[in-house]
Amino acid sequence: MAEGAFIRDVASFEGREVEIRGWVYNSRSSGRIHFLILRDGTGFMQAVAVQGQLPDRAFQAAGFAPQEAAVVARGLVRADRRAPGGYELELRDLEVLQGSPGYPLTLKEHGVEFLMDHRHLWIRSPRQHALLRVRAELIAACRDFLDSDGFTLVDAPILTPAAAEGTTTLFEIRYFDRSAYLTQSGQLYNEAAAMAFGKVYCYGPTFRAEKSKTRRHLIEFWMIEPEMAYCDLEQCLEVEERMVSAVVARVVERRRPELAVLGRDVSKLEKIRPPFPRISYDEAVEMLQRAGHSIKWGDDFGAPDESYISQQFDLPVFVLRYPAACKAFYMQPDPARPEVVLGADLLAPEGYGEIIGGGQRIHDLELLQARIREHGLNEANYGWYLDLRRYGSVPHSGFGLGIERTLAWMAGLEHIREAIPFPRLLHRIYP
RNA sequence: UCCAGGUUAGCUCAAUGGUAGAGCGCCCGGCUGUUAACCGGGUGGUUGCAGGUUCGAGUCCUGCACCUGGAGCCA
Repeated sequence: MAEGAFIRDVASFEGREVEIRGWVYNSRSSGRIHFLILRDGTGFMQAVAVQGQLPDRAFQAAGFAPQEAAVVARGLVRADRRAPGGYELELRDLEVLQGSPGYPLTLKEHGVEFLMDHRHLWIRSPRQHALLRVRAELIAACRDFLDSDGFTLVDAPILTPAAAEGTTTLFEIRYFDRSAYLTQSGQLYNEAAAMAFGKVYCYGPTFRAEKSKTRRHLIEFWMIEPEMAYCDLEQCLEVEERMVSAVVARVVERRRPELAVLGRDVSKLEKIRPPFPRISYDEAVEMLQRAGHSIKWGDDFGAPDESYISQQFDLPVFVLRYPAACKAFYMQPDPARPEVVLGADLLAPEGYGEIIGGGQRIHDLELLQARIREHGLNEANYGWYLDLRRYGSVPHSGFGLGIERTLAWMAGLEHIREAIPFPRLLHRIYP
């Protein structure tokens, strides 16, 4: 009786007979010898069917099994340097559970639209498989870092009664007999949680109904958002650079084979260590003006501006103290220069741009009320939020890290649409 | 919403205004070590849609739809 095994572990089964339950990734045949590349979710492995070494029924099946047929393969694990991966399965039996000819994704090139229409099948391919494994590692690394650093996970709601920030376009939905909105950030709820637990984070999807059509925008994307009570901007930045460095190091350590499949130059990631360089918004504007960008003090950065700044550094770079007018209403003004806020964006290197936005929040009740009015927001919607400034308000800070943008940088992607299993884009909500 | 490029076989792409093709897929056959296997044969088209110019349009013109890239907006 053959033992069940995963392809990931076959090296430890050398010389033994195992059963692999998976799918046919590709097959070749020379008549009396068939080669099947099997995949089982943990890896890819060549299986060889030699006439006479397995029942005729199974040998025939090996010759006819179409691409992506579900198969249960039993055989002897052998080291063989002719096999991709170094080990192969010498088949003793093969059962085809189900399959159909004409699998849409051949091993040749396909266009973006065709691949996106078949995203449900595309995620089976080696590159997408490697990428989504890196994504899983990235998320686990973020959570493990925070969990072991004294943070408590306190999830924020996805259905919200009003705009969190008032700046971006929200998806409006029916909530029984009234309107509600899909969350654009868990931050406001995080602030409540921080006053209850000290150091908290939330992890979940966020939704922006903006008609952005670029390689760095998704309509639905995932953010991890830490928030800390008794924390100023400086302390917040320190957490950010420690977290990003730890996460990069862990992905490089544990997902090196996947990064190799993706063709990522890992040496660039191995340089990511704190401290990260810091420039002020003022300096960034000067830098851009020297490079010929048409930007003046007070403007927010456009995509080419952000990209240029990030290309000037080998490490992620903090841009600090933006004009208050560019940022959300809750950002704490710099006491020394009230026209700028104690906030910072973190721009990933190699032109990838913003992966984190964050900073210190307003903790003074009257100032916050004034800002809500200045931004044309309805104070009635923020009653609970203002309560946080009435009952034990303290300086606090936090940030949000965009998972897909961070993954796009770490994996060296051309477009963010590959960084999430089923992307929602301006003109795409299928599959 | 704006700008640019594109739309030809299931897929990826060719085709001076003059007979619509290739590779892959799929089907049939061959091959006992293949590496996106290979070899032979077969299958496959309202050239995005609607008009127009022309003896003749995949090719030129107009409109529309859709795709891709970028901008703006934003993380």
